Amino acid sequence: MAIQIYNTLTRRKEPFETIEPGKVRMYVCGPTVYDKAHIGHAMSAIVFDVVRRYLEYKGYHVEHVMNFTDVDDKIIRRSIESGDDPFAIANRYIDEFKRHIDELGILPATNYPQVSDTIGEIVGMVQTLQETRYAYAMNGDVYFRVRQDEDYGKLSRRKLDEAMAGTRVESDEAKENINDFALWKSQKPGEPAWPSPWGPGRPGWHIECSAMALKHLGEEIDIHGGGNDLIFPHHENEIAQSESYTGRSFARFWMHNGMLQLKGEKMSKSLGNLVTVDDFLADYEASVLRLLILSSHYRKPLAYNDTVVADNARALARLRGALRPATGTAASGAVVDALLAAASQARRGFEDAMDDDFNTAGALGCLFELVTEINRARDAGVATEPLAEAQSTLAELAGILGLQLRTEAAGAEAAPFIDLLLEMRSKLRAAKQFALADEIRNRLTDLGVVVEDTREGSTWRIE
RNA sequence: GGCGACGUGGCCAAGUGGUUAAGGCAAGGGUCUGCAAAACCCUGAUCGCCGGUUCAAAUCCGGCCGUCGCCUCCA
Repeated sequence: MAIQIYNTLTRRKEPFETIEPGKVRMYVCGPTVYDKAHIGHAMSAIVFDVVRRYLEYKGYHVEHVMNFTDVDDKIIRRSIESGDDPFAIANRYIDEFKRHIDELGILPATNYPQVSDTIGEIVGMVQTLQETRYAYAMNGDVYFRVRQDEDYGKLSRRKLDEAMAGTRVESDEAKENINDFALWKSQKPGEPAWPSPWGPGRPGWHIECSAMALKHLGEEIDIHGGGNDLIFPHHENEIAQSESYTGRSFARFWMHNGMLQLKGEKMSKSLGNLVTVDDFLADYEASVLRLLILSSHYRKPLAYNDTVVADNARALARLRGALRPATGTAASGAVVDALLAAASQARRGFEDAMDDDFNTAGALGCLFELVTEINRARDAGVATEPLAEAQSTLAELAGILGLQLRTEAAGAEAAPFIDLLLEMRSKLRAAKQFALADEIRNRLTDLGVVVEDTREGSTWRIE
């Protein structure tokens, strides 16, 4: 079955076809870098990381661009408050975000453009839009003329003049129409600015993404993604600018992830109810967040709380537990056949789910079913070879979701000492000195070393 | 007020017309174990409410209730 993707533009699932066979051009809106990133930002990045990984698994070459908005009102405000250079602030958070991308196991994008590196292209676009009457200048500002764009509103399904009365704050400006939005803003005292035909100024909010997508991916792209809070006005305006500029359709598929919610509200900087990526990673590893995010559909809002996090941490442990080595010797027979059948069935189910608009929750269900089969086979005495085959299917499929199941043996330096302790402990157990043996196990547990006794001896791992 | 999404067992969450409604977490019972842990087996939902369409609906339509998002910066 071909991949089906839900397209916000049509509000339907559509078969995924690329403009150029085998190649996907994907643009995802990145953060405005004026503060620490929270796990909502991580959610968006992880969702599109999985989209990319799955498309690559299916054989596509993916060109993935994620921008950093480093010229913006909030950064300027921060700069004025703190006295720091606005670019220093932006660069600090860009570096931090890139560190998070690495920590969260997100594949690096092909490109991370910044607004400040795209000024020339932006000015050129605005000029052309002005020449073609899609934009007009006014006192050093340039606005997009919404009335000129016949299908304006097609993404958000919003009709002009329908905005709630009184919502608009800025009524001061001399815009032709209340819906017109700034492409270029004239410099105000203390603000960074670049020279332009309209005088010194800086880009408006939406034009950067149009310019960066155009510059790095071309006039028409396959997938444009972001959080669903960007549908209006940001993405709507991107479409207006880009399509008015090129005369072509901008993006084929618009994908939007749902919001991460904390205490029933969207997690956002302005609401102040946020958990930063650093906060999260201080307590849990990245795969827990990824599992949590992928356990529900990307378009739905996701409730975040301590219980859900703890549940997913345990679920991750179960996934990993399936990779424990075989203890038996059966290399063939009904159990082996059933195991291998389960592995290929898991792959089929996984692909069917993922083909259907990246149904990661359904795909995970298939993975857990395989976990059960693997554990059952191990208990039934299946030998290393067939077990390992099913295990590598599991690890491979989990890897498409970006889940790292094979962890690097933590605590390698301590290993000889732990082994020594466990060796002594097994002597104590053999001598039925259980009180002492249990004390060793408990003390190790307190230190984060989980000890498990099996028929073949004791194993340990760091938690 | 406009646009949109969602409401499935204790919690999280797939499934969107037709076999016994996936899966995870938690809980209870059992197997294994010196004990524990892990693992395995067993146990639970008729799908917000009301009405309609249909031979057949969690799944389509209408109404109601509830929650959330966007309409202002936002992943």
